Amino acid sequence: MKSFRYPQSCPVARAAEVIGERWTLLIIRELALGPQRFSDLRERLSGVSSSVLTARINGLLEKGLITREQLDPPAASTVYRLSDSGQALVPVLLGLVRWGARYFSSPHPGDHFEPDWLRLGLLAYSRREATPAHTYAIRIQTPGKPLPVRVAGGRGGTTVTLDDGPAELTITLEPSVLMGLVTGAIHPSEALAGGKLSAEGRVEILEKLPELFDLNADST
Amino acid sequence: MKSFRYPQSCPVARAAEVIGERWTLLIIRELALGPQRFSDLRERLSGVSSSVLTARINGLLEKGLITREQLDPPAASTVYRLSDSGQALVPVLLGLVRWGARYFSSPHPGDHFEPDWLRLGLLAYSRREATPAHTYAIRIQTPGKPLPVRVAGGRGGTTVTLDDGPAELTITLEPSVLMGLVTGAIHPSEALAGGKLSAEGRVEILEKLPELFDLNADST
DNA sequence: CGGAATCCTCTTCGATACTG
DNA sequence: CAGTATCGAAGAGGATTCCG
Repeated sequence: MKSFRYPQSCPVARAAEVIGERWTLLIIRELALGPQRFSDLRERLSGVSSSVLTARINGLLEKGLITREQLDPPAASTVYRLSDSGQALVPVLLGLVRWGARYFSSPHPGDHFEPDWLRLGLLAYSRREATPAHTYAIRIQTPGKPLPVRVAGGRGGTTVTLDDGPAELTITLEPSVLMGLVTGAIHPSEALAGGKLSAEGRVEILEKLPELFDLNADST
Repeated sequence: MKSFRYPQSCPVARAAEVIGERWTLLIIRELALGPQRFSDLRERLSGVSSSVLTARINGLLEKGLITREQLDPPAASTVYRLSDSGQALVPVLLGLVRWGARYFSSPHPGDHFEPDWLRLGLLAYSRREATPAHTYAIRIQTPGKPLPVRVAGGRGGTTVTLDDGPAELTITLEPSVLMGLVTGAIHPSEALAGGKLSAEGRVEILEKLPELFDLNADST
């Protein structure tokens, strides 16, 4: 159970030891979206072997980035959750989403896709300054299961959470179009006209999105 | 020359493919501090083998994160430099510095240490909002070679650059103490009194540091 | 479901040596 | 200086099996 170590006294080396192991960053991505069970993780990581997943989980437990938790009966089950130290990595993860978004336009056929991952995309471009205090319940239909979210403005910035309630707006689009809308690269009217986007319900909400999302200037 | 690929359509997976390879993140760290030659890199990466370094460099060239450049004679030499795409990773790198800083307090004896790396520490906590427009030339003495920097405030925030000119202030301290000063965890007077820090020159500059540096709230 | 243990294979690493 | 070539050793990964 000894893991690799760079013999350097530098925080980047420490970080690289943690997130540099194969699959680890994706485990953190999953848990950033909420607590998960072993089998959930395994499915969402596109077939990582159970032995490798076990090794990674144990490594993360050891390093204190995640915790193991026994749910009470009757839901008796084990779930993993990010610890404070693991949560502290979420801003970095969102930075990686913004960086990795440049590859979004060249998808690879046959790749596994979970609509849930789009929540990270939304979070990555959420404004962090105060935003208008409105809440929108939006149902996002991409290829795959629908993703019902609640997008809310507030003094602390924009928040994005899962929300099973009734949706005010339902949009159907490709993931890349959603990211385009959120980063401002695509204007809603364009997308509607071009057939890239279909919307049902309070369509005017689309025009409000720029208030809530931003290119989120990663200065230097 | 085929590299690993996660079969997932997610920006995090793309990012993990790049920075998840061993040594890669450290190569980016080095080039974030300035262009370097092959041999420089090799020395600063604590003995990575030349074959592995070659493989990583080629991978990064292929993915467009770095460029190769022939310097004009008489300095005839090859250097590597971050491309725009590589530069775009610097904010993430600084996020990792802030995250990895939690391990700074438990150093490992015998580890390689380059004072130059402290520049990343300073950058990681530099304020990004406008700061008072003063410039300080500080010579930082840690175990190893001195690090002469120019720390400057301005409308665009704080900048930190190398500066070989005459220093207004010379401080001698351990890396962890420097980070403590910059994050506000340690107050200069404390450090001076405790013998953790010795200063020569315009000592009052120490009191100005909080204007320039910050814990740089990584909210969520 | 939630893993631990085994086995076997395929890479990768590091060391060394060599070249333009 | 800036790599390439080779080689043996070590390790990581996948598949499978089994157990509480």
